Amino acid sequence: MHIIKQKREFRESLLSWYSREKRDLPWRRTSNPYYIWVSEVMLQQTRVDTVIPYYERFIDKFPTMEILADADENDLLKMWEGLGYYSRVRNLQAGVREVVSTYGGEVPTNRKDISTLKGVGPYTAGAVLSIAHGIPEHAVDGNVMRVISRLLVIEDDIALPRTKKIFEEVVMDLIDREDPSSFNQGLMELGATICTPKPKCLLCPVRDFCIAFHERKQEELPVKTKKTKMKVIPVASFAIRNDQQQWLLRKRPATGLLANLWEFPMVERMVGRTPQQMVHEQFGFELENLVELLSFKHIFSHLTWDMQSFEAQLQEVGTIPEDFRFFTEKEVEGLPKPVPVLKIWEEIKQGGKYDDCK
DNA sequence: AACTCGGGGTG
DNA sequence: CACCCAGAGTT
Repeated sequence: MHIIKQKREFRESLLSWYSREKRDLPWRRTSNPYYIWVSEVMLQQTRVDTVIPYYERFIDKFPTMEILADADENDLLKMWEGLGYYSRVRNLQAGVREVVSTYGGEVPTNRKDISTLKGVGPYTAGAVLSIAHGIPEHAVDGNVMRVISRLLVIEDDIALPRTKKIFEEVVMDLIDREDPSSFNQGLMELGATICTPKPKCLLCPVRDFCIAFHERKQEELPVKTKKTKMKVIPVASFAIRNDQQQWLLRKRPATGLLANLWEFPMVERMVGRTPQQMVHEQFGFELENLVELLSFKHIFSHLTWDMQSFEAQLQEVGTIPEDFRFFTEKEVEGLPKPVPVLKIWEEIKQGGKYDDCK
C-alpha cells in the first residue's frame, strides 16, 4: 500500500504539525491518568469549547479519585448539568470507585484491566493508555475513522461495529512507538480541525499521503449508512407552586432518558385540553385544590424522543407519586436539571408566565 | 447487530 | 426547519 512505504514520513509530518498547531487545552497540561480519563469521558459527547469550563469545574470540585469516589450523586449530576448523557458520569464514578477499591488508586496500565472499568470502552481505554502512560495503543474515535478512511480510501461502512477493527489494526501499524500520545492526539486533532466532514485539504499537513485527496474523493468518505429514525414528541411542562412558595418537581426514574434528573411535571401535549384538565387526567390530582399554576410551557419539542420509552415514562408519572416533591427556590437551584428545564427555570425567575396551549 | 442515551452546531 | 455529530451500555 502506498502509505506503508512512507510510514516514517507520515508520522513526522503529523507529529511536527501537531506540535506546532495543537490547541492549548487544559487536559493537555497534565499526564494525570485520572484527569485524562475525565476529559475523555466528557469529550466523548461534547465539543471541546463546551467541555473546557465543565472540565475545570469538575477537576476543581473532585481533584482526586478518592474525592470523586466519595461524592454524593446529586453533586455529581449537578457538575454534569447541561452536558448530556448523564449515565456516563455515574459510570465514571463507578469506574473510579473500582480503581480506588481494587487497584490501590492506580489507573491500570494495560488494556485488559482498564477495559473492565465501568464506562471505559475500547476508545477511552486506548486514549488513557496512550496519552497518560505513553503506551502504544489505538484510540479510534469518529475523527480517527474519518481521517484514516480518507488516507487509505477505506470504503467500509463505519456505522458497522466490525469496521472499527479495521481502523484499529491500521492505527496499530502506523502508530509512532516513540510518542503514541502525540500520534493519537494528532490524528484526532487533524480530524477535528482539518479533516472535518467538509475537509480543508489545502491546509492539511499529510495530504501528500492521502489517497482520497489524490483521487478527489475525500468528500465521499467515510462511508456511513445508518440513519436515525426518532420521533419528535411535543411535551407540556407545568411549573406549579404551593402557598408556601415551593415548587413541585419530579425526580425522573433511575434508568432511561435523563435518569435521576429533576424536572417540572411533564405530560405529552394534548391539543384542546386546558392545563387543569391535563394535570387532572395525567397526574390524578386537582390543580385548584392544591397548588397554583404559575407557568406552563411547551418544551422538549426540539428533542427527539422514542415513543415507546416516552409512554413508559408516562406510566411512571402515574404510578410513582413519591417522586413528586415540593422545593424552595433555593433548593431548586441545587438540583441537577436537564437543559430544557434550566431554560424554563430561568424564564420563571424572570417572571415569565405560561404559554398558550392550543 | 440494533437500539438507547442529549445537546449544540450548521446550512 | 432538517440534518449532523459519536462512544459505551444494554438487549
